[in-house]
Amino acid sequence: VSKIEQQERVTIRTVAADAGVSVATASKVLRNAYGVSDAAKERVRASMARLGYRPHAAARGMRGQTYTLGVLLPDLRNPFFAEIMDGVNRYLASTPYQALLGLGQSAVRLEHNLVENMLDRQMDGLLLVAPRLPIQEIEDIARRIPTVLIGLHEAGATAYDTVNNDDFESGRLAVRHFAAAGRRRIAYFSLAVAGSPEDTTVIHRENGYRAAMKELGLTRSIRIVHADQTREAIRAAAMHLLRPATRPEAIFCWTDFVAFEVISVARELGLDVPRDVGIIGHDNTAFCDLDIAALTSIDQSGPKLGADAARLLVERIGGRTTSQFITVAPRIVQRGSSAGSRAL
Amino acid sequence: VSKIEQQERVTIRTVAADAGVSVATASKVLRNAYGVSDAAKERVRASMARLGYRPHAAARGMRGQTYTLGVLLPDLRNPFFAEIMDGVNRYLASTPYQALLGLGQSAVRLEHNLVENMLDRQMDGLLLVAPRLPIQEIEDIARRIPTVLIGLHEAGATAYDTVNNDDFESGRLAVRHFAAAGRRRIAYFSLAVAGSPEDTTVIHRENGYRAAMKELGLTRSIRIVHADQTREAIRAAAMHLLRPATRPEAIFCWTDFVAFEVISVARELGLDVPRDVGIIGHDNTAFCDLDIAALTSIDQSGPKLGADAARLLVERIGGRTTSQFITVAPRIVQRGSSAGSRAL
DNA sequence: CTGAAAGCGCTTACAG
DNA sequence: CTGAAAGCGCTTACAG
Repeated sequence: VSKIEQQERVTIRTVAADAGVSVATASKVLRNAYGVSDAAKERVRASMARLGYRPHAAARGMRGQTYTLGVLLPDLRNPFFAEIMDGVNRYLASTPYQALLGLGQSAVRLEHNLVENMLDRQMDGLLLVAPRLPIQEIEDIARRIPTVLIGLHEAGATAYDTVNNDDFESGRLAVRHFAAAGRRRIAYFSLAVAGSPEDTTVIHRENGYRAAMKELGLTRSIRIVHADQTREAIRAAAMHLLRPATRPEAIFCWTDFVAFEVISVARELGLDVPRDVGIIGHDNTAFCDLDIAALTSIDQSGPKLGADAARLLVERIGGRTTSQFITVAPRIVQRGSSAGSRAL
Repeated sequence: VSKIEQQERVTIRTVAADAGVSVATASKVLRNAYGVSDAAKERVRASMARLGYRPHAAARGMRGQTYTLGVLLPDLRNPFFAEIMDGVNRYLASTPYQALLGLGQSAVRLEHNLVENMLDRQMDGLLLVAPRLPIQEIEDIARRIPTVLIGLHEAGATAYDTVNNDDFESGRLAVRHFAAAGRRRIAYFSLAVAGSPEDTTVIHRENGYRAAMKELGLTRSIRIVHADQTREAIRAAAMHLLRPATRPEAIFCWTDFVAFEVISVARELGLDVPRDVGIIGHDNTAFCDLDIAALTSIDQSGPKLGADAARLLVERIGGRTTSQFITVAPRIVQRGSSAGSRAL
């Protein structure tokens, strides 16, 4: 049996032997568990460092934790997710946890499979970002594994935590911003939601929009259009919305990408933005800042959402069982697309 | 010991008992290993389905594979990565493998940690997308685990596979496109690379640019600017590049995001794009298509790159040891930013 | 083709 | 505080 010096793996057994303690003690040091003398602790730590010991995650997963958190993202196309992940990773950097992402490809079936896969891999917790999954399934998941949601407002949830932008407030911010500039016929460009949960961000923004319009006595001017997330659908809806006879003075788009398309269509129709129609987007993604876009947008501080969510998840894994719901205030970032008043 | 019906986990033992075979046989069926009678195979499969058996990934990882592939992405900001992941996930859908992403946050140290974490988690293979890691470290990694690179051209690699857009050709495409329209003073807007590998996509595009300029007798007009990936740096470099006295007739930008900034700066300076200066980007990301951007860009078919890379990785895990290098041809997608000839 | 048994590297009661 | 031993759910030789 020729076995070339195959550089024996350093296991907890190697470490224990090196430090002159039992495997059980070495394990306790590894997990920061109580019941180890300072002297032993120190020797074990020294051995781990000297030997370059790295715990075998699969073995830990057999009995204890994997220190892996699964993050489910519907896709990679929304630049806002990058902001969220910045916050998640920044928070986790000071913990023993590692975030690993799975992509649901925006399909319920794939999201479902992905969650099952993450459960199979004994992840310690799940962070679901804007999940397409029905609320019932999310509750089933949350009963099996610590779960935190971003981008889905709670419906009296008890099994999981949620972290959200105050989307209701986002809707009001947009309306008030336009109204303050003298615009009254303000439309909301929404997403076509087919069988999705009632508590999505899109719906909350719509509710805030409605409420603000009502408060300002503009109930009669409420106008909402829905379009699928495809370019064609968005353009078609924009064309229709911008017809001369019924053209609104301002449009609040539920997300930046839609706003960019609406601006494009408006220009094609020979309209001037913001003079003829003001536009506001949502998420304040990087492109808003480009002069060719100059899109006023509502910022929902993704890094804070991500960091809060990661913190809640770690807390839940640590034993907390009562649900927490965090809401972060949005703020409007004004740029050219909504500048000036209608009365100009 | 009160133990409420805690819904016993279905393990391979449960399955074996249910199917009336040994655990070893059940394991073979699970892995599609040879040496099982059709009858036994069928009974085991039926039991698995009936019991809703899901293999415990951590346990599999102890002895065999985890069927998890680690994908390292520098960040989530580049929309091109979404294209790559589409291809990866589409290919893997018909395999037992699951891709899980880690984000390197564009920092070498974090990328290094991430790779170690993935190794700790017994991933079966690694897909490194545009890694910041020094080539030496990549080779070390590749000796420990099957590895495929996207976005880093091989330097006589033997330990890993690579999949790349033909970036040299991209540079030539851009130059020829402009030259065909009568533009001669064509600049290349590049990325400031500090201590990075020589074989990055950015450099290959530069080499193609140089070669094409030379071929067309435009050696004297070669002009290359470098800027960090920050907005400020890009804008400053663009301002400098577009000064009246030495303004080029056309600019090939190494990536779309840079091109958008350059267009913005050009407009601010009162220049007309494409009349005064033509602009081409790279990656053909979604925003290029918007009328407000209308950016000519070079498409590097991300889904194909991703699918090829996933296939190579699965092959390598399957036992292939010779390296393969795949190059995919780019194509130019013309839009407003480069339309018309200089002579107009 | 089939199965009993060892073992992967940890964690967890449990006894000392 | 410390350690011997069982066991997590698989895979892998090995013998039959």
